[in-house]
Amino acid sequence: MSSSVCMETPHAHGHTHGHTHNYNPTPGRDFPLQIDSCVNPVLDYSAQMERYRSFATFYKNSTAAAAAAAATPFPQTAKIARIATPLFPSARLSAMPPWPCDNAMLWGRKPTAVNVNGPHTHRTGMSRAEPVNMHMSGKHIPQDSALPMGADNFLSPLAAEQCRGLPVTGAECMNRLKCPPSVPPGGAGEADRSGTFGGMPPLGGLSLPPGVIVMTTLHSGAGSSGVTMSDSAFQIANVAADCQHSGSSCSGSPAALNGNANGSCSSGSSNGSGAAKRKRKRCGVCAPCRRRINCGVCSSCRNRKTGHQICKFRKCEELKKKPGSTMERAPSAGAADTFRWFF
DNA sequence: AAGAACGTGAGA
DNA sequence: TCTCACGTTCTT
Ligand SMILES: [Zn+2]
Ligand SMILES: [Zn+2]
Repeated sequence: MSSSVCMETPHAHGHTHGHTHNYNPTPGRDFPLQIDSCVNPVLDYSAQMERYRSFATFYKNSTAAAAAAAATPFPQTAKIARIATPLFPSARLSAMPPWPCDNAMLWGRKPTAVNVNGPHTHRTGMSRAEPVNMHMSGKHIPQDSALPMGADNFLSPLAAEQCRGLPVTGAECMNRLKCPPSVPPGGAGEADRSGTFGGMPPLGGLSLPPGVIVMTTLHSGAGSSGVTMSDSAFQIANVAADCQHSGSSCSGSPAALNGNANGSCSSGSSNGSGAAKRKRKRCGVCAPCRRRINCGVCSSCRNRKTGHQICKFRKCEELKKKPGSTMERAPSAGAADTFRWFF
């Protein structure tokens, strides 16, 4: 069965080693589909779906945002390919990930603060996020888990995504082992399927249960924020409203939290007013924010120790903008694109 | 201008 | 106290 599926999960190897996952699902977690994913392969499959969807979303966004600017819709595609190519072969063989990035920490841990719209709602839903790879927690990486982490958690989604839609020749594709032979490497048209799982692999003969998609989408909510669909909608609405009356690029940041009508995000780098320049927070709804997986190869991931920066593929679109740039908010594709997943 | 390094706020 | 990551400064 699994031979026809172009995805191998860490759980597909038969648990003979009997290592217990460090991830113990909290009873209160709002992730019914993700609970005990190692027992039910279908649930694990939905987790994979979620990851693929994340990549697809990001890819789609990048295409819309940077189609004109970059030769490749993936801003770092060329770089990643260049960086990763010599690394991936060893990644499949060695017991340790080829990059020095602390992926156990990055993947197994809850994402940090996100702009839950309310000033008083402080990331209550955060603990629901990261349903995938939760067994990789802390810094105690079991040796047997390092390989799945490197080869599956990152390679698999990246492979499926990069092997299509990207101008990578068959010879250059470092993940062709994971590419279904039936899919031509240059099927770039898939990126245009808005609202569908454009980056999804055919999964062999395994058709996609619509219910799984819907539930996964609904419960994935605003990505790491773990909010439900309605929460996302509210947040998006709030963002728009906030943007209207404040005219700032706070993206729903807790302006009121500071009692600062200007939203404190106008402080830029040289707003000499001495106002409390609060850190902005990720919006939680844009495509990068919705990503859960650190690429592990970008400069931020590789340079995490000194860089102190989030993965470039996860950097919030709003935070990338200068605090003053407000006009780009409406078409900023983050919220809009998020909505497209629901319709 | 872009990237790297660093300081430090924020949350767990 | 520790980790994450935003904002600033420095470097290339
Ligand atoms: Zn990265
Ligand atoms: Zn965002």
